[in-house]
Amino acid sequence: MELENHTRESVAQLLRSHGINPTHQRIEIGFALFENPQHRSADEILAMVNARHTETSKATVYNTLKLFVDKGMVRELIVDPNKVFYDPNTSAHHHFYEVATGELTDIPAAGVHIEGLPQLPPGMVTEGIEIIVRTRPGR
Amino acid sequence: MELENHTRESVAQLLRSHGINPTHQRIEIGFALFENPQHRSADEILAMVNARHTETSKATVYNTLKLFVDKGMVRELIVDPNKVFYDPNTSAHHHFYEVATGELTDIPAAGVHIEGLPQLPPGMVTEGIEIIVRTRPGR
DNA sequence: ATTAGAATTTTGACTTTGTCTAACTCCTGC
DNA sequence: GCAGGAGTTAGACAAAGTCAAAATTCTAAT
Ligand SMILES: [Mn+2]
Ligand SMILES: [Mn+2]
Ligand SMILES: [Zn+2]
Ligand SMILES: [Zn+2]
Repeated sequence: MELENHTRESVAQLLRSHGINPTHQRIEIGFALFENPQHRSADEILAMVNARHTETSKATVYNTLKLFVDKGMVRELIVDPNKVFYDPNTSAHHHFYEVATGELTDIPAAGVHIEGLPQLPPGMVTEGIEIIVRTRPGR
Repeated sequence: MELENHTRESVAQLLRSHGINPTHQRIEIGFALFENPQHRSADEILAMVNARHTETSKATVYNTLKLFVDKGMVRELIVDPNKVFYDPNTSAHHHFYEVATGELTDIPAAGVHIEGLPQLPPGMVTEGIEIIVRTRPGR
């Protein structure tokens, strides 16, 4: 599945293919997201990128994540009241959200069907439909 | 539909029916939510409650909203990266979210069906399923 | 090589939303 | 009236994110 085995060079290609100029910082941030794909907060990314020694500022991480979202390279996930998660998986999918731990798990959209949604208000267009299944440990 | 025409006394009853001791502040906060039911942020509630003259503190508003959520009197809505919305409508329903303006519109759950969701991870139990349809103005 | 201009990054102050604790007030039952 | 508990308050604090101005880096032309 996720055996894309990303390198810094393949991330640079990915950036170019999304019309993003691959700078050093952007490559590191992209690599952090795609190397081992998970749902990550901006803070986590900042920590990953600066793990060995600081080379990227907070502002750049926030700017870059926003850029990635605008260019459709990652998806924003609003599910936790405290922080936004960034999802390197841009294919249509939904999520389990474990409320207690904050853990997110993908639900592939294939096989999931939603029926009976009402018409959009006129002049509006759908930007995305997401299902969030909030779960907690229980009997 | 929403012709419940709430008074402070009916809000007090609602509080009691949820096992909440109806204090002055709680009644005002409840009244702000149910008088003209909308999806409201904590800040909005604080402003509404203190519109005439300040009588309720920020801490009480936050405490009380959390209490209402715990007791199942209102629902928390996490859909905007900046703030939590509180929803006086606790019946099962979903939402349109107009990304540009932040406007939320209810989608009654009756008639909406979701098929093909995978099994929950073992030992987990569903706390809620929500569909969010993000919309924007467009052709 | 030098340099102008554009693109990108950085710093650090700032804002917003929400949390926390200790003090204070209010209420209830005696 | 008074004790104790429930509820509220002020204000300091924290976390996440934003912003503007300065500094750096890159590019492409002289
Ligand atoms: Mn927050
Ligand atoms: Mn925020
Ligand atoms: Zn995902
Ligand atoms: Zn609603």
